Amino acid sequence: MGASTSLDESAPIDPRSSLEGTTTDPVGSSAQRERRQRILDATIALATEGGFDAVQMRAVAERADVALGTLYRYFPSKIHLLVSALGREFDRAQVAWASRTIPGGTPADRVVHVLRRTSRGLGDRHLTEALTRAFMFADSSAQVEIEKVGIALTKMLTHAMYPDQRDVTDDDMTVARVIGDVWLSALVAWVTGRSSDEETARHMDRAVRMILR
Amino acid sequence: MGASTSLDESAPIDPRSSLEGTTTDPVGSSAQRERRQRILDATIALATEGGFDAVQMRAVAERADVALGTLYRYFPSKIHLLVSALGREFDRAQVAWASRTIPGGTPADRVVHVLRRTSRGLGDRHLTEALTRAFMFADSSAQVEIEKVGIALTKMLTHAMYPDQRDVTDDDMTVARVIGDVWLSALVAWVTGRSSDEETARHMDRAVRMILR
DNA sequence: GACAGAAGTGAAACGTGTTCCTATTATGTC
DNA sequence: GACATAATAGGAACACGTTTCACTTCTGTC
Repeated sequence: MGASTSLDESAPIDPRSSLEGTTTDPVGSSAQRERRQRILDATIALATEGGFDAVQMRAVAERADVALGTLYRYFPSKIHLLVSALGREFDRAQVAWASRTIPGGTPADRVVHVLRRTSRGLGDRHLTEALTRAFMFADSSAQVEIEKVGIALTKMLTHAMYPDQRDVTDDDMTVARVIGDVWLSALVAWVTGRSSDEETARHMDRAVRMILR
Repeated sequence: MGASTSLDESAPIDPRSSLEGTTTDPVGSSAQRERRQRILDATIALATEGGFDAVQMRAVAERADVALGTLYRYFPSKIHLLVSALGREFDRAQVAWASRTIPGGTPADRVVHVLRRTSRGLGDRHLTEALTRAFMFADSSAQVEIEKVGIALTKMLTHAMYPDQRDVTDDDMTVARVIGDVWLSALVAWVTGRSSDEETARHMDRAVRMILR
């Protein structure tokens, strides 16, 4: 009944895909790539409309026009699905930033700018809520997808800190990760309604300027 | 069918309880207080044994020797239940630290010490996983319980930074919150198996010394 | 002690994530 | 083009959080 190869757990799609090319993964038949994109599109659409709870597996399958079993073949759980969607969005954002000059005279200014834009780019609160919750809830079975998100985020942050392609030191990585940590916590507080827009923005601003002082 | 007063959403037990006295809340009959403690004990026990997934509402009810409906009367959801349990643990920890001299010659040393001990004090990975996940997943309906956790954590951290009862400035609060943010993210990475014990400890150590530099 | 209302019990039922199974359709090989 | 194999469809079934409800037990008041 089950599949035969060792890649079963990560769907028939090669996990390394979107770290290299975002839209044209050389993996699977073209029908499979399209199906995968349709599923992710449906996920983002449902998440945007109603957040985490609205991303119901049956609804995703129906909107993507695949059977429920097929959905589970591509993404072994709702968490994998949402984290993969988050990964695709981050990937796109990171690629977009890489080829752009980030405004701001100091690393802190630029980092704050990128974080604000990325928050906004994630869409409304619903979408952010769905993706953030999935990320925080994911266990090690979604490690590959999680790491992709982390790598994209770190790239964005280090690029914002030092736009010239200077070597990234160990310390820089720690800084980037700490900022990412604070940002995630702030997002969680925001999407769960514990912190207002203003409070969140102010906290991030302070935190970044403190860390990058 | 529902209750009549405005306190319905937070169970028949007064929410302000454990911010003042941890074990002898002057709220509800003694039978109610005992039931509440039994429920929280059962929650901690199950979480310790098998983590978030093992804390099943039917299992908690059975072990605490209450009906499922009663459990839901005390805690309106699994998230409330776990966050309340986390709050009780943090409350106890914070009270314990308050009356103790924290070893370490610098604020960073003392903060690192407190965080390590608290992580360990949370028990094994299973318990930490259950409580951390609940905390990250909680929405604003559990705001009261969440704030209790945040206050206890902030108290612990500011006390570790400045053991002498000096005034806590706005900056100090930001520092404490940033450290708390990083700690939570690190815990999430740890309990989800994305980061080893050593990596987690090292990251926290670096982050704290960077923030408190 | 009788009574009213609150609290607790026990069990059924519902929703959604997840699994499983059989029939059908694509895909690639000869 | 026929066949072997994998992929998909379609749908039933299961697990656990949550709700609901009729009934019983407790608690405080007269």
